[in-house]
Amino acid sequence: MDVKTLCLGVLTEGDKTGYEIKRCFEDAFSHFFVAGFGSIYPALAELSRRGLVTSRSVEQEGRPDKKIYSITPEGERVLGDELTGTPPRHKVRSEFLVLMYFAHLLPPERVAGAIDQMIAQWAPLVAELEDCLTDPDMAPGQRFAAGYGRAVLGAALAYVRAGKAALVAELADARARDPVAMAGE
Amino acid sequence: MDVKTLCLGVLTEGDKTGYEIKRCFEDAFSHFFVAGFGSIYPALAELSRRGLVTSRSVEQEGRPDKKIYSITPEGERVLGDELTGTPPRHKVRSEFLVLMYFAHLLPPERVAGAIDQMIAQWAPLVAELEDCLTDPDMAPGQRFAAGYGRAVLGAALAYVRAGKAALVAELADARARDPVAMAGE
DNA sequence: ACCACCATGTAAACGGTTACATGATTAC
DNA sequence: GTAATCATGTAACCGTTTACATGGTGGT
Repeated sequence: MDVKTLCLGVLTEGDKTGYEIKRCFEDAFSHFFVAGFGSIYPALAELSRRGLVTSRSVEQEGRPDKKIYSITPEGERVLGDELTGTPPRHKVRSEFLVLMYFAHLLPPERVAGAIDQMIAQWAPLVAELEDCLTDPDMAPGQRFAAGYGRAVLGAALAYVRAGKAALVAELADARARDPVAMAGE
Repeated sequence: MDVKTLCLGVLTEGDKTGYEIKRCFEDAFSHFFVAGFGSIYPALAELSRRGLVTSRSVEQEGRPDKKIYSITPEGERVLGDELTGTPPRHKVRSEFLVLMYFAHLLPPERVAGAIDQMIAQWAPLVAELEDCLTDPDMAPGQRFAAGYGRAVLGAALAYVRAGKAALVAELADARARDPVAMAGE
């Protein structure tokens, strides 16, 4: 399962341009799937080549022509197969947690700063998900995915907020007791 | 930050072979960083080429020679720079949540099955993290990272366990009311 | 019998990120 | 003036995954 599958997926909700698909990704999937233009446009071109989507161009002034994509019946079939056949993976790749794991090798301010950055990133996301869960027109699965984000990011946020002070204090303490071990940073 | 950085990181805790490094990754990072032999061995070779680690070979019977790697002072410096200079990213890529998002396009049993698979994957991980948090010899940052895993995976587990039945019921209900819209799956 | 563990590596394929190229409009 | 929004695309680069290759030991 890759960006192509996601593109087919959002096109089941209606025709869209590549640009709109990206906004769609940002609105709905940002907490579990990220894709930039550099992967969306080539994905759409490939889907088109395979006959899983069609596109019609709309002329515009002062901009490149808009290309509105639609999913084909064959595309719907392939999407169904992909969704049914792919094992449900769930991967986290966190350089933030790597940083935390090796916190004893870093200046405590750096550790505190990294935590603050994560809080700044997660807090608005949780708020947005909370907001979007008030919408009554969501499909059950969409609500489930958004609810997951709220629950899990909420827990992450609460955990780092609660643990930050103690961690930074412990690190500073360890430094004060054994400053030689940190030489050369 | 990539597998090379992580290798340097675990080598600060003592000399290790590539094989041991992988076990180390599995024990300590499995909930936020995954790496296979296919990325660890080339990473070690590259670090060696750059003089950030050294290795000595130990002959063995019936197996390839063991290569024990040690981090060099230069390697420690580069590790520090990398850790200090990298922005703390945190990425989730969840095909499981994609599946949930498009649940209405799938047979409800498939959705239930996917949830069960995630529970089967997360439950032992949470137990393991819980267990490892009882170890008093962990560095504060390591405890923080493990605690994060327990809190967040625990929340994920609780969320999917609590929401599974309702989601599956809603999906089955929607199918019963409008079976035509799901034709062709 | 078969699988897991130990132990190292290579090579191709795959997919995603980043940077580049273009450019008008609108809001702060 | 500066940045964001709309709108598409290419190409080089990077890193990971997967499959292959080899093979003895110990447990169920």
